[in-house]
Amino acid sequence: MNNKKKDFLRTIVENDLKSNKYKEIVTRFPPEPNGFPHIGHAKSISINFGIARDYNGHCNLRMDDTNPTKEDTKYVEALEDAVKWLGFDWGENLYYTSDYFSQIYAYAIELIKMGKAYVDSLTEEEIREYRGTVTEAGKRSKYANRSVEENLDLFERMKNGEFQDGEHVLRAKIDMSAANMKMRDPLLYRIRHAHHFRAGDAWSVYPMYDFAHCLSDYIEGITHSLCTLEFENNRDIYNWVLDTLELKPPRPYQYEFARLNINYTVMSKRKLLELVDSKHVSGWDDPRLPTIAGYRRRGYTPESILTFCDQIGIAKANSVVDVAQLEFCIRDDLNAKVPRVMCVLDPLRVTIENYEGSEEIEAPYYPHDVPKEGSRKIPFSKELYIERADFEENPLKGYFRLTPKQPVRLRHGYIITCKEVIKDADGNITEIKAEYYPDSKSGTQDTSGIKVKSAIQWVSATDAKKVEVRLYDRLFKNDAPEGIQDLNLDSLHVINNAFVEPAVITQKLDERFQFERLGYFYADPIDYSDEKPVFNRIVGLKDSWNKKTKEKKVTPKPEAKKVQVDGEVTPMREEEKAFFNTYTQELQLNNEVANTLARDKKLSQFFKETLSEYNSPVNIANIVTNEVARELKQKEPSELKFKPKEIAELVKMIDDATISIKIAKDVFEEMNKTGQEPAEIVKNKGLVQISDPAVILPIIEEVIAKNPDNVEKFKAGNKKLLGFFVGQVLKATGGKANPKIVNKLVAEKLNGN
RNA sequence: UGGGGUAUCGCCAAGCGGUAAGGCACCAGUUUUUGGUACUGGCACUCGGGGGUUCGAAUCCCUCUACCCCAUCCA
Repeated sequence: MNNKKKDFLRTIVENDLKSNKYKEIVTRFPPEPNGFPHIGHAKSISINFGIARDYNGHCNLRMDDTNPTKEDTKYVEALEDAVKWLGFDWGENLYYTSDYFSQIYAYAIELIKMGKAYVDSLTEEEIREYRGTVTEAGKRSKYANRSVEENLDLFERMKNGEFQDGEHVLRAKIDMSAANMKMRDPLLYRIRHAHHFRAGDAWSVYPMYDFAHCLSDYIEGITHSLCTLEFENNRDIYNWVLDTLELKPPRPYQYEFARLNINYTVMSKRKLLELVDSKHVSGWDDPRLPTIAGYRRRGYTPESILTFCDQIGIAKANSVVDVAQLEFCIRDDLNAKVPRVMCVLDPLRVTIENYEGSEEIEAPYYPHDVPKEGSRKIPFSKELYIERADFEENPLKGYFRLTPKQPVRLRHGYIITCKEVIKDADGNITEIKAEYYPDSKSGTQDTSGIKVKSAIQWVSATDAKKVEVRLYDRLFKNDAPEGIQDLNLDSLHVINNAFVEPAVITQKLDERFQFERLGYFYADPIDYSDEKPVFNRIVGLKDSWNKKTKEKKVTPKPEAKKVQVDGEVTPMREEEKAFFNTYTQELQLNNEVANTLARDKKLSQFFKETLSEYNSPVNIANIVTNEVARELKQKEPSELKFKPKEIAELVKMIDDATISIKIAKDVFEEMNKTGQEPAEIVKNKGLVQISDPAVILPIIEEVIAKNPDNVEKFKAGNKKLLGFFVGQVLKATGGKANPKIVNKLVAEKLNGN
C-alpha cells in the first residue's frame, strides 16, 4: 500500500506491522458452507485476501463447519469457486474448522481443569430463562458448581455419545450478570448426534462458533480476524477464551466492519433461499440474484466486482450502496474490453427501394476511443431491420432518429430517408419504404452533403441471425425490499426474435459484446447453443434520451428536514444542585462547565483537589471538564499519570502567560502519556510562548509569500482562510507563537497590504 | 429498558484542532457515425440537534435525538 487512501483496517494492520506486533500478517476468509456466496462474501473476500496481498502476508480459506446439520460439500465447492473466480489464491491454505475438533476439544478440557468451564444440564428453555434479559441479570445454573472431576467425566461421556441431544452442554464460567449478554456463561459445546459431511460420525459433541472461531484463528496463526459488525458483542468472548487459556503469543485480534447492502435487492441467506425455493427466480445462479453465481451468469466480470468492492470502501457505518455504483463498474470495465456489434431487439422492416443486390461492409469492432484492433464484415441488402423505437412518425422535440422528414445514418453504412410508412389495418407501422444515398457510404468520402443527427443500428433481414435475448431489470420494485411482496414482477423480459449480425455467431470473438446503443450482453453459459443462441443483458448503456423522455413524471420530493426533538435531561439531585450553585455563584464558572462538573463525581473531586493546589477556578475547571474528563472516561483517577498538583502547575503557566492554551493541551498530552512534570516538559521541548511581534512578523511574511493564491482568495472574500494562515504560522513556530497575536498580525498584514 | 456500535452531499466515503478529499448519481457544455465513451465545469459557507472549551471545532467536553447489533444448544 503506498499513496492510496487507507481504510481503518489497513491502518490497524500497518500500525501492528510497524510496532512489530506480528512478523507477517495472516487473514482468513471463514464462511460457513451452508449457502451460496453472494456479493457480500465478495466484499469479505476482497478485504481479507486484499489486505493479505497488500502487506505481503497470506489469507487462508477456512470452512467454518461446526454445525453438522446445516453444512454440505456442494457449498464448499461454490465457495472455492467464488474465491477462485474473483482471482484469489489460497495456495495450500484451505482449512476446515472440523480439522481442529481434537485440538479444540483439548482446549475445552483445559478450561474445565482451570475451573473455567462446566457441564450444564439445564434444559434449553431453562438456559434461556436463566440468562435474564437485557436489563436484568441472569442467574447461574445449579450445575455450575460441579467439581472438575465430574465435569471432566461428564464431558468425556458427552463426547462418547452417552447422552441424547440437548441433555448437557459445556459452558464457560464467566458472569451471569454481565451487561454483555453474550458473556453470560456462553455455551461452548453442544451434543449433536448428526453426520458431519467431513468428520463423519466421529463426534457427538460440536463446538459453538464462539469457542471454535477464536481457537481456529489462533491455531492457524491468524493475526487479524476481520468480521462483520454483528459480531461486535462476540469479541469479548473471543478475547476471554484466548486470554483465559493463556496461549503463547502472538494471538489474533478481532476487528469488525460493516456488511455490504445494495438497494433494490436482498442479501440475507434466508431471503435469497426464499426466492429460490418459491421459484420466483430460476435458481441460485439466476442472473437477477446478487449471488456470485448470478452475477457470473449475468456476465459480470470479476474485475468489475473487485473494483466495486474497492470503491465502496470499508467502514463501520451500516449503509446501503446504490446499485448504480455497481453498474458503473461493469460498464466501465467492459467499455474498454469488449467488441461492438449490432443487434435489433424489436425489428421494424425497412425496404430500401433504390438499392439492388448486396454487399459487405467492413466495420471495426471497436470505436475510435478504444485502442483495440479488429473488424468484421456486415452484409447489407435491400431488406433491413431497424429498431422500432428508431423511427417515429410524430417525434418529440429533440428526437434524432428516423422520421418522415429526418434522414438517419445506418451505422457503418449509408444514410437513408423515409419515403413511405406502411401500416396494417389497426394503424400499426409494419414497414418503412426508404431510399438510400449511394454517395453517403461510411468510411468513404461522403459526398452526399447530408447532415444527420444520429446513426442507428440495423441488420440485413436476409443475413441476420435470430437469437433470444434476456433483458433483466431489478428484481425488486422497492429500494429496501422486505421480501417476496416487494418483487418487481416485470424483472425479466425474454425477447425471442431479436436479430444479430452474423459475425456475432460465427466469429466467436468473445462471449461478451456491446450491442451498440443497447448495452452489454453475455452469451448465456448454460442455455446458449448454436441452434438457439441466448444472450443476457449484463447492463444497459447510459441513456440520456430515454431518461429525458421519461423524466417528466418524476416529481421532486420535498421531504423537509426532520425537526429534532430535544429529550428530557435528568434533573440534578440535591447534592449536585448544591455543587452547581457553588460553582456558578462563588467560583464564577459558566453554567455548562458547572453542570458537567456537578454531575460527575470523579470530575468534581479532581477539580476540588486541583483548586486546593492553586486558586484559578475558571481555567482549572476548563481543563478539567474538557481534557481531564476525556481521560477519566476510560480510567480511574488512580490510574492517571498526572495528579491534581500537576494540573494546577499547568494552569499556573497558562495564567502567567508562559504558555498558550494550545501549548497547554500539548503539554497535557505529554503529561498523560509520560507522567512528566509540566514545567519539565515545557523546558525540555522549549515550548515557551513567543509573543514578540518582531519574531513573528517575518514568519508571517514568509507564509504569505509562499501562498500567493490563497492570499488572492482571501482578498477576494474568503475570510475563513485567515485560519489557514494562522495555522501555517503556528506550524512554522512549532505551535509556540501566541495565537492571539498571530491572528491580529496576520489580519493586519492581509488587510493592510 | 442494560450493554455494544454508528451518524460528514441523493448514495458510498476521506478527514484525528488550522482551506470540507474522492467515487457514484445528478445538471450544464465540448468532442463523437453508439443520445455510449472521453474531456471541461457545476454540485456540503457546513459535518444528526443544542450547548461548552479554544484565536480557531466535523475533529476535544457535556447533553439530547435517530438508526443498527445482543436474551439460537446458528454462524
